[in-house]
Amino acid sequence: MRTEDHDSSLSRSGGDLDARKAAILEAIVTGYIGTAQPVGSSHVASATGIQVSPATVRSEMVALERDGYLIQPHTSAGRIPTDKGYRFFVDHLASPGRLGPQQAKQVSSFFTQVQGGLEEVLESTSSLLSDLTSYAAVVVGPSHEQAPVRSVQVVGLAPRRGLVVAVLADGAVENRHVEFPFDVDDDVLAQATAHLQATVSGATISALPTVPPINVPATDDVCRLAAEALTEAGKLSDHEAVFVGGPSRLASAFDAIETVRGVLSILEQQLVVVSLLRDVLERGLSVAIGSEHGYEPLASCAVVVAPVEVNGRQSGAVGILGPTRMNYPEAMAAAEVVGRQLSERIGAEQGNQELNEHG
Amino acid sequence: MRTEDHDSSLSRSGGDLDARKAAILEAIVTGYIGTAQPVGSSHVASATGIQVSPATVRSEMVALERDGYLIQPHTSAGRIPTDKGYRFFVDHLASPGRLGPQQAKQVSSFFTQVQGGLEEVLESTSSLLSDLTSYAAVVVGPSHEQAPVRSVQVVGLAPRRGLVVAVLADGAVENRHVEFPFDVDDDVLAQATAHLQATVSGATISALPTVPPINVPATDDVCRLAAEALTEAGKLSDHEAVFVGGPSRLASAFDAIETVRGVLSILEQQLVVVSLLRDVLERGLSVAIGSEHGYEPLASCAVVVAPVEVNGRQSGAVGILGPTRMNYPEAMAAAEVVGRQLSERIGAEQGNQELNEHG
DNA sequence: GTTGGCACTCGGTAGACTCGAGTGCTGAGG
DNA sequence: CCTCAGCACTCGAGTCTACCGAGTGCCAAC
Repeated sequence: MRTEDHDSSLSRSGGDLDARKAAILEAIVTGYIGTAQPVGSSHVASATGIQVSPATVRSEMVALERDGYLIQPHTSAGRIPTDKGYRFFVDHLASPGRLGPQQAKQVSSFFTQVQGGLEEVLESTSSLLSDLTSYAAVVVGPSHEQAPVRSVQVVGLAPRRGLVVAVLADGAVENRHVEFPFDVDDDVLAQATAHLQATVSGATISALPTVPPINVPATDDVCRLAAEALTEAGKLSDHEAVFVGGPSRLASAFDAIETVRGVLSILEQQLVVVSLLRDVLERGLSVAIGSEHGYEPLASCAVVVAPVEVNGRQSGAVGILGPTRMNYPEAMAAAEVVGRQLSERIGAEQGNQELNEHG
Repeated sequence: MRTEDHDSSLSRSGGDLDARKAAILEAIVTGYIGTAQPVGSSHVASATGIQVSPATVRSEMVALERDGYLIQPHTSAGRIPTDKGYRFFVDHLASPGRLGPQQAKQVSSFFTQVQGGLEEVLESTSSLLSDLTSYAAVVVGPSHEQAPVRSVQVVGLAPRRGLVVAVLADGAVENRHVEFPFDVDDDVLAQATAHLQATVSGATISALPTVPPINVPATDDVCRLAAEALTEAGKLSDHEAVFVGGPSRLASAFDAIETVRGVLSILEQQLVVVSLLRDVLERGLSVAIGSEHGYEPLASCAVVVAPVEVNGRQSGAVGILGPTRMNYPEAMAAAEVVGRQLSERIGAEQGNQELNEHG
């Protein structure tokens, strides 16, 4: 109680800690990350480089606790870091973090070997990231809102049923069923396809131009219906593809089964996951710890995020979701490397043709 | 020990139990499903319709235990059903099981409202099934191996890069990137598209005919590459689409966190899930309990499966995965209804055009 | 075959106790 | 003023004991 009364601003110098306090905090964070046990003063005294006695460490620890970097689970236990403590660690203490040689090899061999469409790549990337870190991983694919339409085709499936297929410049394929109010033969479909193709090519799927009639009733109807279907598909596709890898690893990360339950159920809501990552990135962060992101069920989780950028434009993200006591340097390194490699990979598929597109 | 020595065939009449034993077993199964607590003789005596004393129930219970329907977690606890006990319950005791009016309404309103492509429908169906039952749900989509190709198109994305898009008669769209060793212009693409279309239409994607050359070098090369890519895509697509709904619900179903972990990690392996459902269906079962399916990590799970059939041909499945002490009647009813509705839904999209296809 | 009576078993809970890790404080020494 | 050894203290975790009660198996009587 007594300690709570003091405002933490008393002994802070703008959020920075002196070297020894920082070293102590670092020892506590790394110790707690490693053992999941509260860290005591004697352990800190022996683990940190500074040669001081446990008693001195203790007096520093009360200061760190007063300033909100540490808490004691109960009197006479060691300290564990608060979210603020982790934050300081991530911002000022964590060494840049490199992948181990084995992990680096795993990443590079993955990206040289992976094949298949965009979806497959994203999906297996999420598994890769989860394998690398032993935490759950999230990969959000690029939104197709901005990609211009490259080709449109209306395929007949039944006399009164068709499928509109649009290929976007980023290689994505959108498709949607259409129901015709009358029988449509192949000639009409071909004509409609040609007309649509001419009109719509180059526009983005979220802002399609209206298709001018060519005064052939059947064809015009088909074109109208197909355009409507495409618009519809475009609306749906602004919800980006989300892939979650290794959620089962979260089961081992927490001991309270209710926590696991809550976190998993968040991960099932793809929209929430997307906006979580987006929020974090928009705030210019690469890590969000505990309460920093606004999702209460994830209060005991930390998220490490890295953007996926194609042609300098952000178009997706990779993320790692683990307990707040996660291995931040490793996770940040993994997210950064995988995010970059994935950017290159997607860029290789799209980048060049974008230049041609407008050339 | 003593009881183990007897072969259970001693007092069985072909696996059937007399009416009273059956009633007792039923009371124990339903009791255990409801409370997760071992069920004692007095509870059975009061819960079952038969008017007998707990002592009589007890003597019946030792017989049931000797025959392998029940076990005692420890001396002087109540009994809980074995897998065999659940099996008998499912086969002979469970009343057919109807959905509650509210659930039935939920299902029908879902199927009238759901829209979007096949994938979206399957995905949200898995959520529906999970919501209905409070267990995890699995939906396996139809394989496209048998669907004939309806349309093929080669779209250029970059001078040396293209996308082969094939529309199958069941409305599925397969696509794959192709890399050309030389620049390809639109005329070549159009010619290749036309030639491919003529050759490949009507064949199944898993057994494409070879494309005869037309003696235009560039076009032939493009055709060959595109056909290869399609074959590749066909190989990949025999792994059907799998959607898992509500895995987080499993966290509440078991108390051992290790069990949760194991089950979740099985659910992440889509291939395993598919073959699990397939195995169960192939053995003509709708329920697999505990050790009946061969997957040890799922030993404490039961699976309820219902087929998805289009035109009388099985083309997918829905499943419910819960603890062995799950509510079988409800789960079976839910799986059955959802499976049937999903069949109709998919059939409505495909059935008619199949007739036209070969007509 | 059924049943009430009865001794018995054993898991679960609660209390008492110990152990030890870790603390906060104090006073001496730099 | 900082450091640190010494020390009393706190409190969680583990162990042991006793006890309760649900539930059993057995048996003698109906």
